[in-house]
Amino acid sequence: MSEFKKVSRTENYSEWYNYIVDAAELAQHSAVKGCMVIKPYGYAIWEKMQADLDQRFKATGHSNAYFPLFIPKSLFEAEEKNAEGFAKECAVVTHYRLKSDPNNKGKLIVDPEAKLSEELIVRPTSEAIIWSTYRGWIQSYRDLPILINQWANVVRWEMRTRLFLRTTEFLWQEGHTAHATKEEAIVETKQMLEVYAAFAEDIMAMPVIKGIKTANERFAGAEDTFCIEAMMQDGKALQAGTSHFLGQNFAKAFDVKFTGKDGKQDYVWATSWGVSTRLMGALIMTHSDDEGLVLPPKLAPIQVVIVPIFRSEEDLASITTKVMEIKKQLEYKGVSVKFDNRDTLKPGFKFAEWELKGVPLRLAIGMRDIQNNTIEIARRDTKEKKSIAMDHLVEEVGSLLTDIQENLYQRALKFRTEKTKIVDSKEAFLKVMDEGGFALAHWDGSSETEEKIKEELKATIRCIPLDNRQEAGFCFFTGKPSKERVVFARAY
RNA sequence: CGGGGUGUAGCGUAGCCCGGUAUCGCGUCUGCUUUGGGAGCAGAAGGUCGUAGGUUCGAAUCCUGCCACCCCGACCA
Repeated sequence: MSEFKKVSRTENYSEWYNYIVDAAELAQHSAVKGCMVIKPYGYAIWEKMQADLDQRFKATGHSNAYFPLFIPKSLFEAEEKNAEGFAKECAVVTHYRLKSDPNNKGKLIVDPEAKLSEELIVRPTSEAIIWSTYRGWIQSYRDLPILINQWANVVRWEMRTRLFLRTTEFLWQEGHTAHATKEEAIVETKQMLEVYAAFAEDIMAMPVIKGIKTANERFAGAEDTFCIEAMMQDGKALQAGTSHFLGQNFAKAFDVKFTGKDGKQDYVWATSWGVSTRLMGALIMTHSDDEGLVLPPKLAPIQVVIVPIFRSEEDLASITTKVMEIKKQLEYKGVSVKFDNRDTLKPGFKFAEWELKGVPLRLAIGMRDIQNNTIEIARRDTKEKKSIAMDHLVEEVGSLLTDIQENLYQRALKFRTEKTKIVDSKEAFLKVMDEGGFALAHWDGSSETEEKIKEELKATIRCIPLDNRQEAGFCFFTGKPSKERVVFARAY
């Protein structure tokens, strides 16, 4: 943050991204490979996301619970597809004790005598441990549905990591529900997708496409995977949340049956759904600019920062009196306010710093304002600055915060709309991919074609949009008939 | 896991080819002057040169192993 180096989004997008994460003090690399330290300011944003999502989960009837970090290998392997899908990225605990190295003073070695009889898998996702537990909870249709969410950390040993977007350990929530009927489980799956979409759009100000994944992109162990897909400012896609209809796969794997009203036994129907700290990456890449982070008011830990402009201590004292009054009024209205009264930094420095941190509104107040009963108000999203009468401040702040929230959404939507192209040829397709953006193209529906497109054109089907318009056409790649267009993009 | 690159004070760096105990900027600390868009002057502190070995009278510099990180692929939320 000491450096005034500026990195341009257009010149080098990933360098810019790293710069924002670092400069806005959101997170940093840790002493552990692939794992990040989420710094207080970054964590405050995550906490606001959590708080809003948590309330939405509860409003739809879910309760929070907590299941273990470790999963015995025998449970983990029970659902074959799920196990296979995650096997190559699992951290495994094999021992439970260390001891002093007899050959190397002050060093420790794994005690070979403390080998576990059964290895423990550090959860990459919790279906296995949860469904092994649900077996004991469910006997009758009266025990259903089970609607549980857990806030947790998971570990996926990825080859290449990036702060927030893909780290070895990450924070998330995972909902795991059990239902008596297929229909009810599907309704749940779709409902949670709607919850995610509403959160993304209303709170993150990030437009998303709701859709369904193709078989290739489906969650390991799911019958269907629904997702929300967002477009980042480089035109690449980011999967922002998923909701899975798991069918009876886990119920069968863990033998979870219930007796229905009719006295007959059947396997339970399942869903799972999750969003992660990856949303932090999505938030950054959707709104921020070359000046730094840009936060939607609904997620900003500090919504309004007040910078005093003073020459003497007496000036600061009288400004402070006024500021305290303003702060109280704004806080009464539910606005979070920070008074930056550090006396060792010049106003210009503070302006730049708070812009870097994405604070939506900045107020500047000096002796001139005190005399004129005015105050300067500057918005982060458009950089507009104006002097207003002090008497109108509270309502002005309220309406500007609302306006910024809306403007960020509209700006992102406009960007996505402009970068989404209807494509009917390989050439046009490649052009869109190279420029960055979504291509709406016909696809013949086969996994083989999808695979070939991925290899040759480096793009994947992000989703088949829900309520997609049916339109006869021909696959842009194979020429075979197709009944609808799907969303293609290069993805994170 | 493949290709490329980097590691020197809190951060960013020079020095490395051609071995002689480390340069500069930012930040930090003290003092004074400043404060409506990233302050100025003066002084000060701060470094096992990623790590472990090796060569040498002497290693940031040469050699070997290891580790970490970044970028590009493959894999993935």
